[in-house]
Amino acid sequence: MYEQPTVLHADVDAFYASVAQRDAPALRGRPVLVGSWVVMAASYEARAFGIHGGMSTARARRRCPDAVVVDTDWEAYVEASRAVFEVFRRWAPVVEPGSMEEAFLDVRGAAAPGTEVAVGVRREVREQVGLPLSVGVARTKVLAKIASRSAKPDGLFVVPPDRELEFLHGLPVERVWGVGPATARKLRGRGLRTVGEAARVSEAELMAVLGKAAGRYIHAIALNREHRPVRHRRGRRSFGAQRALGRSPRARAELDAALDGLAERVTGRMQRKGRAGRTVVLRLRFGDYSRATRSCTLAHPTDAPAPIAAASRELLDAAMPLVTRRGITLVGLTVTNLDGPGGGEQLALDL
DNA sequence: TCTGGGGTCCTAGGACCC
DNA sequence: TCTGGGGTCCTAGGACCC
Repeated sequence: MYEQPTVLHADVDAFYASVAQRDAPALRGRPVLVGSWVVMAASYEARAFGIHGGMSTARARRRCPDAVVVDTDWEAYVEASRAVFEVFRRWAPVVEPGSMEEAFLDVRGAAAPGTEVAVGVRREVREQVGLPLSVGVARTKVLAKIASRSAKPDGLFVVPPDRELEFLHGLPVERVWGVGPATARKLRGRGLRTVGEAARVSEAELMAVLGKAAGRYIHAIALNREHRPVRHRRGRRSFGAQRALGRSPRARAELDAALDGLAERVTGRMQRKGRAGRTVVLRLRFGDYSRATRSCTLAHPTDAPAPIAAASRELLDAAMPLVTRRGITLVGLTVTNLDGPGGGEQLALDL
């Protein structure tokens, strides 16, 4: 007798693109790209041509001249997300949003076992919201997350408790949630290509290679000891906005105007949520793709645009030598160090 | 047209305090 | 006077995720 899998990771396939196909039947079965300059989402038909998120639409069109490019439709996404989460909450007592289109579900205390909940949630999201949902079912979040990717597109993948190590140890390290290009490179540099290989190395050595937290995390995952619970989401920790400026040179007055606009946008959202913050972070990206951040902390939390804009101008003053030397291509403003609990706020539905 | 627009967490050094 | 340990906050940068 083993413990049943009670953690689900549920993820709408190609969310933006699937919403577009749902709302425009002519797009169904066709390669669809969402985004005007950059591909924000690609339908599975488009992915078959090697198109993926982050690619420029120009390059994507070269790869697939028949692709249909559609604009984003935020109202439709927010509404679809709300409907999907409604289904999740009907089936599972604990739902932890990961983004607009994905969540962990803990089904202990639910009316049905994990696999049955997965089947029911998939069916209802398909029938009631009209979207394809892939679900991974396992005993831990890490395994469920990996499983949902194995389930895609539009599938269900269960990791049986007595097959966990077999499943996990065969995976390349990149498949682990939290292992990106830099960490994978370090692990491979140490001769560790799979999770199974990482499992044979001591925690101390992984910490020496990856740093304290990452080493500990990978070690725990490789030995299948990473069992963090599904929890309701904390309130958000920051509000930010940014603006790409293109490659042409910008006058200081234009940059100031951009900062004013960003400060308005960010504080507007903060005011609607009743949050205030003390730390202002200015983010810059330059023509050579290098980046810099400058930050300062105010004496008191605020949600007013004027002090945020003033602080960001001062930060920009200090960074002007870099701006002049490298050329600025993006400016961003984040307010963090938020006060208040922000309890129950749903980041996933708050874009 | 060589990269969009949000976020989270960790690390490391310095300042400051006890 | 000198040395050490520990905690918190601030700043800057890096990595990763959707």
